[in-house]
Amino acid sequence: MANIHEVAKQAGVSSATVSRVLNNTSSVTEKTRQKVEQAIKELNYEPSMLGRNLRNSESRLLLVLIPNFSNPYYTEIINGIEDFSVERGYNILLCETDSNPTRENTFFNMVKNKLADGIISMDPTINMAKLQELAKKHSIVLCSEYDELERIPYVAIDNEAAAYKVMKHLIRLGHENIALINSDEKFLYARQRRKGYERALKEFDLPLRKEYIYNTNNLDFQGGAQAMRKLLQLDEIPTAAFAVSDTLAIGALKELNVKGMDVPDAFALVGFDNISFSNMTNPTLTTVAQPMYQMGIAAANMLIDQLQGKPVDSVMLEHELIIRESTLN
Amino acid sequence: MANIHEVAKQAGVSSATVSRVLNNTSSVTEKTRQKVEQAIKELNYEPSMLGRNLRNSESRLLLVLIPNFSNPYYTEIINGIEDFSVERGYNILLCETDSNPTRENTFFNMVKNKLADGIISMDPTINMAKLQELAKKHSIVLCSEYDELERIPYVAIDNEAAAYKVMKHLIRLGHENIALINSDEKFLYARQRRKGYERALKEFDLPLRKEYIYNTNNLDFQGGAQAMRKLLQLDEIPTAAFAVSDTLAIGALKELNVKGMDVPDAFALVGFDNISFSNMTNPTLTTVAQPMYQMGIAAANMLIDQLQGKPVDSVMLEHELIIRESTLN
DNA sequence: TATTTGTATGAAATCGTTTACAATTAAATG
DNA sequence: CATTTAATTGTAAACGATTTCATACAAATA
Repeated sequence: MANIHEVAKQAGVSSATVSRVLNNTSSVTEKTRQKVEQAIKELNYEPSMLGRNLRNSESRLLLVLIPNFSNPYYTEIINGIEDFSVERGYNILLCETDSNPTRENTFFNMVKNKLADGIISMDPTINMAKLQELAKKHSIVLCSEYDELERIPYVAIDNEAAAYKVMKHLIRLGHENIALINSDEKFLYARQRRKGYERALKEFDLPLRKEYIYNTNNLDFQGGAQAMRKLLQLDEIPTAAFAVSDTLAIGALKELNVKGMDVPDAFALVGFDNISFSNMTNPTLTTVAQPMYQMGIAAANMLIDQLQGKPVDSVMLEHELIIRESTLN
Repeated sequence: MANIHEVAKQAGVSSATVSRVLNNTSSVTEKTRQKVEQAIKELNYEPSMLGRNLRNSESRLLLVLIPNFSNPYYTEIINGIEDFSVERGYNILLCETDSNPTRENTFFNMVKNKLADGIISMDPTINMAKLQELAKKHSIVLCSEYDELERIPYVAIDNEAAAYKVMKHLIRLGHENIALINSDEKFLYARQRRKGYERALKEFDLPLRKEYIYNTNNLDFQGGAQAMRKLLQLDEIPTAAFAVSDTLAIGALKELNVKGMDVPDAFALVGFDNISFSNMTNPTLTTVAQPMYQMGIAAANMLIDQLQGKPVDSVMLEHELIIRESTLN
């Protein structure tokens, strides 16, 4: 309620001095510092961020764009972003785009409006052209999904290598008919994972069968279940599948359970992301772990560095194949 | 980049007039309006929220407090809050407290600092005393968990009735030895659900057995698995269990699977919350659905009304028992 | 035409900070 | 003691909007 001038009056100093005490930006006598701190306590003063932000023309707010809250894939990344940002005195605003251009525009406007300082986008459906445009004047970092043109710095993993590793694992277990449950290939990661899938087939002299590749635009459980339903209707049913996300894999697993197919004996299954549920299914799910938390840290670090005018470079982090029951023996 | 004065200059009017055009707060000649709009376009002007917020002394930012991002329970509620708030021109800041008092303080300070206008708290571990204190000067709404003293308005469901309904369902299926996997009873909802559990037992003349009540302070899958492990070690193993959250129930289910107990034939299981995963487990999980989205809407509505000086009343919404495979026949 | 009414606009204060610059005081030097 | 130097503090101008109040002008009335 009280403002800086009242505090100054109470302490018998100028508002400039109070400000100096608040930010210890230049030296202040111990005696005056005490007077000021006393006054602050007496008046129960809390500096207004509104005034400060206007003066400094920054909001210390970072936007984190995700397609929707309910996707557990993002949670650990967000934790990383949050921890790092808070550490540096920034807050994050989680923005659900719902892949809706209007929504997206709202968020872009927030940074134009100075309501937010920068953006970390994890939304693969985002309008890259507009984002590039925004990036000319504002700080932006891509996380997980990125732009091949590479004007905007990003943090990601090597999707192709990860997919290749998954396939190699399945092939070594003796599988020759391996399906790919992929998302829409308008997404870069989808194209990259498919590349890894195909490279492995080629290297091990296995045929590439078009009917074993299923692209879904529904990335939730239902999408996975539906994909598996289709695969199980094929003349020659595959003996294994690689789903590009755990949610898809869990949906597929549900369908396999329904159809009475034993996993892993009759059918092996691999997911991607290592969401916490992947260790709770029956059987537990083999999956690829991305260093989520680290990715979050890195993205936040890059964005804040960028805001402070430091040069930043894109980074590629390591992934790990986690073998569980769904691909045992 | 351009500010309101430059626009005014460009249009040959005063900044007051530009502001009037921006907010159409009082009448402006069609001719001047056109001039102004033209200038806005030419200069690519976007009004600064920082200036506006300072002047209006509001941030149009609402804080939503949750214990942690990874709990899927909250997602639908958040969607409701988000949708309603955005509709009314507010943004929401998702705040993960991690049940950490320091974090909590940071968020409280944000509203004292005018960086946020109000709070919707869904964190059962929150410091109620401090929150009450804050509520004297600021707008606050509780969602899902609330305070019996009832100074702060809340939106919730009738937990006791819901628990009672679950128990009645299990008892009708012929179960007599029913365990309760509860969370820590320092939480109001935990006490209320236990009350419902006990009332049902009493009404159906079943004994209340202390060893059938397991309190966990670990609300994730692990907590549920551990609880079930303990229950399966009892001399007289229960034939059914009611877990106060789906995550607990899914952990318990995992443990039952591991031990080779068939669900529902050897053991019936009920959860709470109807998170999306509850329909993907094998078998699918009987659970209690809260009107999550509606709760979010209601909470946001109450908070914004409060901010605008309108009087608000607490509300109690309806729940629903969703019967699935885990309690079939 | 003189007067009243109403509408459209502008000048300037305001919101609460920070900070460049000026001014004061204290300490150090010759 | 006079003078230079350094350390503290104060004054006042930003930051970018909104809004009260006053004023100018047009239209309506007598």
